[in-house]
Amino acid sequence: MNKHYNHKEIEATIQQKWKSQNAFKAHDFSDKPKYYCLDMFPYPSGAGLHVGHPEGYTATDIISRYKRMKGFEVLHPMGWDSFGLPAENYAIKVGIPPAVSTADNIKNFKKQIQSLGFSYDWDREFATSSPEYYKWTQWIFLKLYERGLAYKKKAHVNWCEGCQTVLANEQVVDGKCERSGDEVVQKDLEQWFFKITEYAEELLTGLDNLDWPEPIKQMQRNWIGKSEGAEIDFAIKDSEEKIKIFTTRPDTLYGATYMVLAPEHELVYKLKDKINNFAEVEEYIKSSAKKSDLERTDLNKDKSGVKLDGVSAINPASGEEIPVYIADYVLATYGTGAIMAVPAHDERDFEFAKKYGIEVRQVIAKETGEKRSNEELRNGGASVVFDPKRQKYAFAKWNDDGRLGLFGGGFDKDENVEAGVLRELKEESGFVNYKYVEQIDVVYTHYYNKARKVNRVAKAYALLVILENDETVDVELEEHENFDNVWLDPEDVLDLWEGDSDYEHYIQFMHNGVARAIELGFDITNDYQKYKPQINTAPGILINSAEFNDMNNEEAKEKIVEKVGGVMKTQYKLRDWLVSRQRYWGAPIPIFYDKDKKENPVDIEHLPLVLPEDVEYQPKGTSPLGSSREYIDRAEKLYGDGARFEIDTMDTFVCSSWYYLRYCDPHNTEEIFSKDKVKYWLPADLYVGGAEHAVLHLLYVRFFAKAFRDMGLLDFDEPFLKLSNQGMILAEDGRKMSKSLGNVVNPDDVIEEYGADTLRLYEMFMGPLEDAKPWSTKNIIGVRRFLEKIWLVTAEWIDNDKPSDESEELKVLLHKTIQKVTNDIEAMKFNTAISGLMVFVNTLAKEKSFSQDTLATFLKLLSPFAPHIAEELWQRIGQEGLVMQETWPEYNESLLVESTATIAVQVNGKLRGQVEVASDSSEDEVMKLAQEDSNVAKYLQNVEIVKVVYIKDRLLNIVVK
RNA sequence: GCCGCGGUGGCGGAAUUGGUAGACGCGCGGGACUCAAAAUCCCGUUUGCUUUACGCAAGUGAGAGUUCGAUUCUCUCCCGCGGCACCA
Repeated sequence: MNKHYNHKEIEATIQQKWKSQNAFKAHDFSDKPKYYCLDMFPYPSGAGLHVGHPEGYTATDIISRYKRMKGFEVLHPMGWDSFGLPAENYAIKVGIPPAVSTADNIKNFKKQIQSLGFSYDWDREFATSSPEYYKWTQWIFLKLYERGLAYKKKAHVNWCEGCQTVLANEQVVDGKCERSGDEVVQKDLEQWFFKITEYAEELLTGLDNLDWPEPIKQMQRNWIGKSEGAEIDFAIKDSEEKIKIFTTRPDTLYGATYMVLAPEHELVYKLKDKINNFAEVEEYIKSSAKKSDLERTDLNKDKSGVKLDGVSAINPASGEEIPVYIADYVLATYGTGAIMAVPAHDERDFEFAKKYGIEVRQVIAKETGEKRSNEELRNGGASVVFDPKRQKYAFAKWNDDGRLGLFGGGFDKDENVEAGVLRELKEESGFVNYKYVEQIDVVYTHYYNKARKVNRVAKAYALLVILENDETVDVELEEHENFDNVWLDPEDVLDLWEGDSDYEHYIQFMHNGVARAIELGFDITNDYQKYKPQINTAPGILINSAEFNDMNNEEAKEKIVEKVGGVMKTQYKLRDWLVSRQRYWGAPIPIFYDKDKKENPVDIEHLPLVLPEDVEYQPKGTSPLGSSREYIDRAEKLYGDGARFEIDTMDTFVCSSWYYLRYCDPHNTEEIFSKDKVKYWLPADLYVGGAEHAVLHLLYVRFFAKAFRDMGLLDFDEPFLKLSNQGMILAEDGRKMSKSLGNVVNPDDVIEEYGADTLRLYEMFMGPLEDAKPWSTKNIIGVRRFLEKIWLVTAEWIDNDKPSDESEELKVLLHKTIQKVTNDIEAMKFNTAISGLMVFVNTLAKEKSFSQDTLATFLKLLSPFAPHIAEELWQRIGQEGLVMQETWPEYNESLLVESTATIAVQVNGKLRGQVEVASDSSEDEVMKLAQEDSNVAKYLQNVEIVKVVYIKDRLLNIVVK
């Protein structure tokens, strides 16, 4: 046999052989268990295949071939996501119609994909841009329309100037168009939407049971963005109108000191007559409308807003009047487009309130320590005392142990906060001349009082006090003797307190006290930037909240909502899917407008509503379909004079949201698919593709499945049980491969030089499927050598008249290899499976003599990875039929049981020697042998053995002293 | 800022119910074959130390902790990547 491995010849003949035997056909309703193994179908671009494509395709091909050999009926299809902008842009540039260039591209893609020897059932191939397919995409649109899940509305939408079309929220990345990178601006347009929000909850909960990568599930959860809260109405003073707000923190209602409407909020115009500064307000609305989403959501920018002069709202809990603002930090599209602002407990509101001088009122007190049983409540407080002369703060220093504290203590009965704190300050410090400024904080602390042996909860108030001079009087309390007054910079003290839970609330008091003192202009010399007022967004206990005081905030939520007549409500960030596109190369929306401009569904018998061809491709802000005379004539012919078809087309993601179903029944002209066939094949067992579709395709496709289920088309609602993401293949320089960087590797070149089997093997050997990995042309040689070695070993074996003597070790290794390759394929750890195959071949090459059976078994294991060479050698060694149709080998458990074990011997956890023993040896036997080992013995001299740890057949650790 | 993933030789990467770190491959060094080269084969290849051993020490981003024993578990921190980003 020729010792030269000629991949070109082999791969061509083997591919021909598979084709002539129709070896990859998937049989509907087979008796075998089914396995549906799906790739994300590609957009057939003019650039052709990229080395990233075959990575996922090879993975699914390995699984498909493996599952066939395991006795499954495998559906492994491929098709084309062929609507889309590049073909249209190409038409604009060179005038070739998208239908023509797309057909060429598909031809090229198919040839490239086929050259890799993937086991697709090509009889099921289709393209989404063919009328036979998009007929059913249009049919789905009509079904959704029937159920109210497709609707048209005027909305504030994303508009890409470069693409001259609207975009879905999912297609806007960092305020830019996901495709072209152009800035996305907001426009008010009438557009078609799919009501994905109807399924928000199901889309969220359905994730829990899916075997999908956790990051993808997390991204979908975030995108859906569920939050639970309440809707509450605020009356407007001297008006019939109300402001409805959504909040997740109804417990902070008593702290709402102003309200904000989104600039787009309809109430602004309704209240026009009451607003004294309407001109200013209107200008603000206009300026924020001009901003892109990117500008509006830039977190670094200052918050801005305008007060609606003359309008005030009534806080429904306290009854007090509060001002109303418009500000673009409130989004029109979330919740009700209006909020109650609670600056004390919300960072954004706080920032805004500071800028516009609005009251910050604390209503939640932080809670420290764990709540205990039978607590007695103690009211007390402490003072943050600033001495402007010294530019320092006053602290109490204990004489006995030098510890520092704030002046303060418990209040006497019937004493109010101010009186209590100031009395304590006076008693402890002796200061007589000071000025109380304001209350800065309240904290609840749970603790055990050792002296009295009771559980207590202390409600501690912090007061900011300014020292006028440091004159003191002697106070007769014995406590006084224990203190000195000291003046320090706060950081000296805070460092001491840091991490000590007893001082946690003092730290907070100091922060807030210092920050407030700076605000009031007392500090001038020191840089106290780090003393940011601490906005408490954490749970806690209500204060300043009338009858709800001292209540836990969670408990207070519902009670306060009830008191003010609000309703508990769940909100989602997810918004309806905007599907209109003002472009040509997509499925036409099957709607027409009659002469009165009333919308009507196109009758199903007129589907497919095919794309007109007499169009001007150049986009002018409206769909190119509008330029077709033929399209108008067609509408009038069907629906009378003045009738016009909708001229927008559908987002291509609509087409890809159901394609996986069509593979079950791709040529059906009567129905979208046969329910029985879908029932046989679905849900898909494995879906492989890139992670970039996490919140686009992978969310839409789940939505469609749920809607289809409700239409009675499906009896499941999660289309893909298991999802795997292939990682990106980077260029050799570690950057993304891109045409502009000139670092793109063309798979055709690799196949030409090394062969399809080498490319497949290399892409799988690079590393874990999910990881991003840099391409290395150098490393390809490794897997190529592996294939050459297989070829050579087989050739020599044949030329030596097939010597069949075989060592016991080789037999054992074969079965270990079967086990490893089987487990690794199941776990999709292809890189280590291949390394297992390499180890085996290295041994074969050394042994030179082995049975035909062993070699045949090895070729079976190899065949999913490198199917061409495996098939070729299968014939050459004289086996019947196709190796891909063989049964997957089983390993013999009894051969895997080792008769001896190598035990690592450690002394104090450090490896000192190894001993060979029979498997299952007892600790005593191993210990005896270990002590005989000279190196181990060295470490056992003059020491006492305190402990021995023995792990059977693995390790012995002798612990000595 | 928040969420998620990751950090192991010169390089890609192995190793998890905690048990001999560096499988497999690339590269590199040495040798064989050859007139020579390529290809191939053999030996070696974490670092350092001692003068070469069945040796010692250090070592999986940094630091601490739990343990007889930590790449694996816990905490703190640093770095990289991906996603989200005023969602009330």
